[in-house]
Amino acid sequence: MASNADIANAFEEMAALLEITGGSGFRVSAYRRAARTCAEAPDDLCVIATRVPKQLEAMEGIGAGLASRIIEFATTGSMADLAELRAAVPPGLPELLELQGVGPKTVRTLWTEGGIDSVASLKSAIESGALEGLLRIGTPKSIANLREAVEHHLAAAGAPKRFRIGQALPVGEAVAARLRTVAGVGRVEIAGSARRGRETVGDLDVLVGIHDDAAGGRVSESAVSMEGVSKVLARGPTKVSLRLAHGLQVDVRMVPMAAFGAALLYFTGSKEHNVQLRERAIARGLHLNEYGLFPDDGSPAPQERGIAPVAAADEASIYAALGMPTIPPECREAHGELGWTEAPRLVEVGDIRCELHAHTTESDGQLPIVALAELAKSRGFHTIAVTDHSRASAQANGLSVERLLRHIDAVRAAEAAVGGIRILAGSEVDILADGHLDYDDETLAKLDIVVASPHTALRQDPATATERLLAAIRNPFVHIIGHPTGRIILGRDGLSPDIRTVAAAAAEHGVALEINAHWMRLDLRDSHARAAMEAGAMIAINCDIHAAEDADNLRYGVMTARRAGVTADRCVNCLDRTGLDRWLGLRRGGRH
DNA sequence: GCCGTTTTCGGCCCGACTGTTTTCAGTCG
Repeated sequence: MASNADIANAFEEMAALLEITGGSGFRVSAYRRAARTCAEAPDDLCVIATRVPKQLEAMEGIGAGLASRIIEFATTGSMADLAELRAAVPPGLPELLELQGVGPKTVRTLWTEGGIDSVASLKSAIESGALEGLLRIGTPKSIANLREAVEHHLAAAGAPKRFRIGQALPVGEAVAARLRTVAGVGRVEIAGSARRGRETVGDLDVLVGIHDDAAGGRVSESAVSMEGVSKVLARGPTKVSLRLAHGLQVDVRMVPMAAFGAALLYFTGSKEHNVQLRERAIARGLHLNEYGLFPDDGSPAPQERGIAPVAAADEASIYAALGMPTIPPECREAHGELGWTEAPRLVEVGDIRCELHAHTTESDGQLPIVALAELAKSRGFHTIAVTDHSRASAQANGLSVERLLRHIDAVRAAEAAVGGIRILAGSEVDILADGHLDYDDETLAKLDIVVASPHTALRQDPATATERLLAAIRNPFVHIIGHPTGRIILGRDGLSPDIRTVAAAAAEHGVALEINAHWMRLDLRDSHARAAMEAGAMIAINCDIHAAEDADNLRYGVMTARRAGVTADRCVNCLDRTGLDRWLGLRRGGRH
C-alpha cells in the first residue's frame, strides 16, 4: 500500500519532469503544492481514496485531476502520465536539478544542446571541455560554477539535506548574536522555517535591520568572516548566502529598519502564506513586498518611486491593514489561517507549569531524583513527574516491580527533602507490541501518574499499531500516551496509527497525547497534534528529561504545539497544581 | 492543474543576485 510520502514523491517527480520538459509553470506549481499537501496530510490518503474519494478534493490544492491521480496511485500503485514522462526523459536527468544554481532551463539546455543525461555525464563534459561555447552555460565562469556544484553534490551525497530544528536553531542564534554586535544594526531576527518552528529546516534565514547603508557592508563582512563558513554562495549589498562547514546554508538579509516588519513577514514565509497575503493585498488594491504594504500596484515598484507604505515597520500593522489578526509565525502555512477573524491565544513556554515525563539515574537518566526536582523548581514548575522506564526497556535499565516499589518510596522521601515542589511517582511504562502494558494494573494503581509509550515493534502495520495504542488508552490507569509513534526525525518513521481514531479514543477516555519536545522526536508531530486537537483530546508537552539540558527542549515542543493550534486550556502541563491533581484523579475515580 | 466577496475562464507574488548580456534569462527563496 502506498504511503502519503509515496504519493507526495510521485507528485514531486511529476513536477520535476514537467519542468524539464517545458511544461506550464503553473501546472508544475500545482503538482508541488499537491505534493506538500499529501506529505502533511494526517490521514492515510490511500484509505481515503478507496473509501471516501470525494474527500480528496476538499484538500488544499487538490482538484478533480489530482484527486483522480491519487485514486489511480492508490488502486494501481502507479500513475500513467508519470510513467509516460519518465519514458520521455533520461532517468539521470532530474538529479541535475539538485545542483546549486542549476534549474530546469539549464537542465533542458544541457540535455538537448549538450547531450548531458546525468550528473556523471555532466562531470565528464566539464572535464573534456565539451560544454565550451554552449549558450550561456559555456563560458568559463559558468563552467567553473557547474564544476563546483557537481563537486559539492557528489561530496554531499548521503549527507542530510535538511537539519533538525534543534540543531539548526542554535546555529542561527549564534549567527544572530554575532551580527547584533555590528555597529549600525538595529535588530536581528531568525526568520524562515526555523521561526515557524518546523521540525526540520533546509536553510537558515537571518534578517538584519540596519540604520544606514554602511552598516550593511559591515554586516556582510562580519557574516562572511564567521568561523565555520565553507563557501560564500552570494554576496551583494542586501544579501549574503553562506554554506557552513556542516552543510547548513545561511542566508543573511539586510533591510532598513523602517521596513523590518515587511521583511520579517516576507522572510518568515511560508512561501504559500506570502502568496496568499499578496493576493489579498491585490484584491484590496494594495501591493505587498518585502519593503512594505503600498497603496499602489504600479511599475516600477512603489518603494522605488518614494511612495510611502501603508505599513512596513512591524508585522502586526501589515496584517491589520490587510484586515486580519496577526498570524503567529508557526501558523503561517496556508492552512486556512488567511480566513481567521481572530487569532487564538496559543500555548507559550511561559504557560507550562509542570513536567510530566522525566527519567532519573534509576533507569537511563543522568540526574538523581533530588537534582531533577531542583531543575524543575528552577524552571518555576509546581510539579515534576518521575517516570522511569519499565522492565521491558532493559536497554534503558527499566525497573522491575520490586525496584519500582522502592523507587516510589525514594520519590516520596525526595519530595519531603526538597520541599517547594510536588514530585509525582510515576512510570513510563512500555506499551508492548500487543497493546498490553509492561506492569499489571495492581502495580500501576500504586503510581500517581502513568505515561504509556511504545518503544519496540515500531514497524507494525497501521491497523495493528492503532489497536495497540487504543488498548493502552483504554487502560484506566494510563494518563498520557508518550511519543505515540516512536518516530525519530530523519531517522525512522515509527508507527503509523490512524491518528483520528486514536485521538477520538484519547478524548473519550480523558487520556492526553504527548508532544515529546525532544527535537529528535517531536512526536506527536504537528499534523498529528492538529488532528488530536480537532478530536478534542488533551495534549501533553513533555521534555522527556534524561539530562539537565533536555529541559531546554521545551520550546521545540511548544512550537510544534502552536503549529497544531494548541491552546493552554487544552494542555495538561498548563494546569495549576489543583487542576493537575483533579485531572490525574479523574482517571482514578477521584482517588486524589 | 487549481480556483472564485469582480471570475466556471483567465488569471495564477515578487525581488535579489549571478553571469551573461548591451537590456536580460535563469535561479533562488
